[in-house]
Amino acid sequence: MVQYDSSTLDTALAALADPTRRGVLERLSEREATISVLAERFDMTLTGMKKHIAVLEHAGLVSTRKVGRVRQCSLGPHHLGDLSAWIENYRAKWEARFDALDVVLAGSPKEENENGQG
Amino acid sequence: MVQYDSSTLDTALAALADPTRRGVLERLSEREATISVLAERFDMTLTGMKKHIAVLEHAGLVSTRKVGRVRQCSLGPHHLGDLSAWIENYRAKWEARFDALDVVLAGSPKEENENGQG
DNA sequence: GCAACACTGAACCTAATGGTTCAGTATGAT
DNA sequence: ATCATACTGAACCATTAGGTTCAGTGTTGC
Repeated sequence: MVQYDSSTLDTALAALADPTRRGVLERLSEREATISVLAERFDMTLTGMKKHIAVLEHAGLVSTRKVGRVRQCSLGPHHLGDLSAWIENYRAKWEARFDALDVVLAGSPKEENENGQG
Repeated sequence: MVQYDSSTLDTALAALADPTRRGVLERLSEREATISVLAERFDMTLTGMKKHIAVLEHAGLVSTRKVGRVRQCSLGPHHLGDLSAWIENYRAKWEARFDALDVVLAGSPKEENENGQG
């Protein structure tokens, strides 16, 4: 049984939920870049971009290293494996659920109630 | 070339970034439930849970129907296919990137600069 | 009809996000 | 040494997110 770390998923998904950050990842998948380059590319201040990079780095999606006065950013150690596995797991359940609709529509709808209130 | 709708990814990822909402999906993957049941399960008010459901529904991850005075919630029409595809695409790039490290470390590091700022 | 139930909506609160500016600090080039 | 570059950090700001309470609205059951 696969164990998904909730906080890892949290940080990864939250990091990916922002289009700018997805753009940065896309950009970095081509080649590494400095904060300045990314900031200019996405039309924001260095400080703003640095925050995005911090989020991505915290999520393990980007790794950085200081080279002289620039900071080189590249894709990080997180291979998205956990996330991918989690999503796939859900996809399977989803499809099973929808397949089950046929059965339900054909047979007896098994009503269940677990609500013990009132 | 696959085209990913940015706003669709935004809403899906943002919806999934919250642990409570992932919990709700997990719960719904077993069987459908009302707002009350989910609210009690996740220890929050009806109103609070309804907001989460609204987010999930907006993202297409949950669908609901009013039955008498209760609202039944179940897994929605969104099969996570787009998201899954997007993640997988990245995973591939990630791994290619890391494989490429071997080449880079063995050969000539191709330095590129696209920053035109002066 | 009337009470209890399940949800809904508006208003509000707090904390986090995404962005800024401004003032450093460290590095590279002259 | 000095100046420009590239980043860093603190402080600030507006918006959104996650949650609440409170006051309805529509259903169910007696």
